[in-house]
Amino acid sequence: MSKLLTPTELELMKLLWSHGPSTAREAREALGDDRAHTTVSTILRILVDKGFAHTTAEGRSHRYHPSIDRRSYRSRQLKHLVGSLFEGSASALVRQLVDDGELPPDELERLSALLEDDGES
Amino acid sequence: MSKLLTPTELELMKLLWSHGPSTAREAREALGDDRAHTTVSTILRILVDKGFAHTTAEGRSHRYHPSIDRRSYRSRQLKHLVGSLFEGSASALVRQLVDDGELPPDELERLSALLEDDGES
DNA sequence: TGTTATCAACGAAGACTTTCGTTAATCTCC
DNA sequence: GGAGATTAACGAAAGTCTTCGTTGATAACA
Repeated sequence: MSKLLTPTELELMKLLWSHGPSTAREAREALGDDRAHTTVSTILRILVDKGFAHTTAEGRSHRYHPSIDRRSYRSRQLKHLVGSLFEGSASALVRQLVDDGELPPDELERLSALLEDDGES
Repeated sequence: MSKLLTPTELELMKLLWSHGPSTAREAREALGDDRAHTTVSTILRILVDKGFAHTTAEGRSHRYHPSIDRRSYRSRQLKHLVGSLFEGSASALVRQLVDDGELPPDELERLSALLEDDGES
């Protein structure tokens, strides 16, 4: 199983995470019919092949369930990014976010509090 | 130009960033000769094609210079990740790093100070 | 001048990604 | 039972990624 999702696979996984377990038809509808039904069906099958999802029988069709939750996948992806682009330093990543102004002031306050709580425990 | 580097392209860009502008031969040597010379040469040319690097004449060969610095690329990649996996919330990303224990205690302290400095400016 | 070494350019091969048409099985409903 | 809809499975096609062999130009040098 490859570690990371391709862009289209991620799109479908996000849908399973937000919509909950879905059939191919439900997934396609949620996506807005911008792709052929078979395309959505194929991507879902690939997700199963790669171990990111599994199916349960749903009458004549399948219902696709995520096999990894959003949080775990975020961890996996973050770990990969920190390792590949930030030389293993998560704090370098955070400093860059701060320097880039990606963390608005009120978020900075909340994070300060969060960090202090963690530090004092 | 595609926005993000593929894994192999990133490997070469990291080399240009850390080693400084290099010829194909220098890059291959720095990589440890684990790839054919033509492979390295091809990837460097692709980096030029995609706008991530440019060349200067160096006698009979080219010297490849990064056209984007590490910091800018980190920003680009971070923005992409926040948008694609964290619903645009950089603070959600940071909270996840904290929860995952990716930020060791002494780093937490330093970040607290950094965040407070920023918040008070 | 001819041989050897170096290097960019080209292109091919194999793997992966994304899309979708076709096929076949199953279900619905008259 | 037969017609039409629904769905999974298969595979093809086009694009991208990664690797490297081959070719041709140029330099070095005896």
